[in-house]
Amino acid sequence: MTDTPQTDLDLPERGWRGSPELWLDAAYEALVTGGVDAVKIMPLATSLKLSRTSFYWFFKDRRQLLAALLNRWEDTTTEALIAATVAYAATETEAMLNVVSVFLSDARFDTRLELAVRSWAQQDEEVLSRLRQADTRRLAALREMLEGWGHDVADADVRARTIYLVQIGYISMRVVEGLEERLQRFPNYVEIYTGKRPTEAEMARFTAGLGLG
Amino acid sequence: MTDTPQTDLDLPERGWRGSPELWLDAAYEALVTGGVDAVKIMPLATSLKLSRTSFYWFFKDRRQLLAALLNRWEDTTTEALIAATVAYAATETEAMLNVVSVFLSDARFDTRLELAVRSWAQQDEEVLSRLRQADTRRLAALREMLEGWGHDVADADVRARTIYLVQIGYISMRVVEGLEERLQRFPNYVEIYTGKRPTEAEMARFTAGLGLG
DNA sequence: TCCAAAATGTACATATGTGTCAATAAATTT
DNA sequence: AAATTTATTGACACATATGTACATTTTGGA
Repeated sequence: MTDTPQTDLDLPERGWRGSPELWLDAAYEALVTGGVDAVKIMPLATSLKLSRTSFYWFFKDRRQLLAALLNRWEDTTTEALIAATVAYAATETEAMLNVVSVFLSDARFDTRLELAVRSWAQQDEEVLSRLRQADTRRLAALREMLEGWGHDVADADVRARTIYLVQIGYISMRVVEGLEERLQRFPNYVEIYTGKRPTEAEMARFTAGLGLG
Repeated sequence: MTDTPQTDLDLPERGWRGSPELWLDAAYEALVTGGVDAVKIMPLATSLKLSRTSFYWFFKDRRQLLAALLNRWEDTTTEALIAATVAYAATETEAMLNVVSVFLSDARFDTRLELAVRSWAQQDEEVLSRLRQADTRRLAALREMLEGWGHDVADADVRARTIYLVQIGYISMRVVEGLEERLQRFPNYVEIYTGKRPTEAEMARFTAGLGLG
């Protein structure tokens, strides 16, 4: 552990250097920082210090690489959100805090990837189609949660949309504010979302449980 | 008016065919449908049935074309929104309807361009910087409007964000629902935004005035 | 009707991207 | 240590993009 020289990416000097994961990780980084059109074999090869053509040993072509990226996206966004909507909560406000905390946790909801995929959908019908499916599933999960807490259908629908759209808006805006600043606004948001202000005890419990990711 | 044959774009067969506006319009179309990376001289020339190099008579280079697109964006989004926040309104709910109607009007707020520019910002620092300025100005205008209607600073801030973020979310989701469907949810939204439900008279006045654009 | 400007086109130089193939090298099995 | 699988590479063929230089055409006005 001590004699490993620190390199940019952990590139072994001997043995097999490439792997599907390595290319996929590099592609992920390119996607979230530069958009789909930045996911190009040549630049990836350069950054990995591998021959460009070596890529084709692991992937059939560029399309296949992009498909793998899209799969990673589904795993790291929609599933986590839906899980949160059915997690245990003693009160409605607590349930809401459960949901909102997902968006706060990069480990559970990869906002950079979400943003990149939304941009991507602008130029790819297939991606757009899968994005719409995800939106539908996410909205339905939120609506069902709210109905479970007694909101009638129309009200639950609009509130679900408000919650979801605000989060998508946040992501789309790449808001840079720190966690503290954001937490300060939480009670107001929860009140707008549910019609009920969270108690200090609920907020305390919430902020305490945030580190877990 | 009757003898003009319908062509894709209005391409005169005689006289000067090119012009800065023609290239800019084509670039706009490419941007909103395929993202910045689709704004390329070669494809534009093909679609315009003009020689590729003819472009360089009107623009210095591709950069200059992109700069022109960004200016068009500022004109067709931020200005219109800010105007709506200071427009006359007898009640707070009416003021809110004024604002929301801007987002409904493609003529006043070009949502496709907004979306394309937000994607673009992902790969261009300069664009990101101007986008942040726009977000700040827009949010401030909304907050000031709400303060004018008696909300205290913290409340006005969160409500302004909710309104704005929901709209950005809407745009980002490319919601396809029709105007009617969207209008049905309006009273609920306005109630969430302002804490007050619009009266039927206000809604009627609002829907009646929508056609104007 | 001829001229200068405005606009267009051809040819060139250069860069960057994808994907195939056959030769080679490194690790793993037998 | 030979055979085999797994990975890497350079050479090739091809496509698409930007931008410059210079020749040519088109047009509106003197």
